Amino acid sequence: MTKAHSAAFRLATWNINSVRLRIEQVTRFLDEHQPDVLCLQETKCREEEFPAKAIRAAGYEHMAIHGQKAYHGSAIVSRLPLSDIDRVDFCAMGDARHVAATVALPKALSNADAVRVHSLYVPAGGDEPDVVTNPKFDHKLRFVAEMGDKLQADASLPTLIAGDLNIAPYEEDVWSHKQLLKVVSHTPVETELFEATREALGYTDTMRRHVAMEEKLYTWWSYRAKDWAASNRGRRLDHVWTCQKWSERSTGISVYTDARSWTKASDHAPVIVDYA
DNA sequence: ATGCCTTGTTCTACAAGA
Repeated sequence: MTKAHSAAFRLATWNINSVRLRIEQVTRFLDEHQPDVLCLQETKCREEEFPAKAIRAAGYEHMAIHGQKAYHGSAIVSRLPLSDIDRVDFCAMGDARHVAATVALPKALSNADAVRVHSLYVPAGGDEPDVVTNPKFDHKLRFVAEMGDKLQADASLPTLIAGDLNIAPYEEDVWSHKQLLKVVSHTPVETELFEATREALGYTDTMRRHVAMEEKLYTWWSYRAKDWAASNRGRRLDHVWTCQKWSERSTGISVYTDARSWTKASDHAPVIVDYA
């Protein structure tokens, strides 16, 4: 089943939670939604273990992969040519949490012939929202700050930042603002840093550009709920940020929650953004 | 607040997720 779409450029991002285990879900998603570019996080394999053959067979010949054994891992798969592949080791932990590439756009697109895409996986941050007692939380905050600094320096091309940023910034980005204020992903220190970082870059929260602040919007639902859809205790942890040059160009977003219902699903649903 | 579940590996126990 192949669905055509009218967007000039379609970007998607998905924390796949093991790309090898769910490669058939990836190719199904590519086939059904036809993004030009798909950013993946938590691929959980080395570059040489990445299921490139199946992705190529799905019509996505271009890949930028930053892998490591068992943990993390980020990738960009594309049907448009990629160049200038870069892998930043934020916080010098040796983690494969970032990969970037320049996407060559079809000539039909006006104003620009390339866009820079970053696929990011921000650390979850552990349980305790305290930088003194919890090194993982400290790492998370330093990661976001460093991300802001490093991406500032790479602003020559129109830029899209996509990925699992592991922070739900707004009240309606979580199922209960009050109950999650002290839960890592929605604490004020995180959400304030998140917003300050995005604003310093001058980027748009593209999902919220198209979905009113008053509306609940989630991309992740815990595996631990007996019935994720019925309890619907979600959080918006996955994001697409669009630079000023392109901020007005987005025409719509969707969270493909169907994928959360698939057998052996990832705990994250894909996010799709269309650009005119 | 925790973790009702899930991942990959050091594989039947563990660390990590968020």
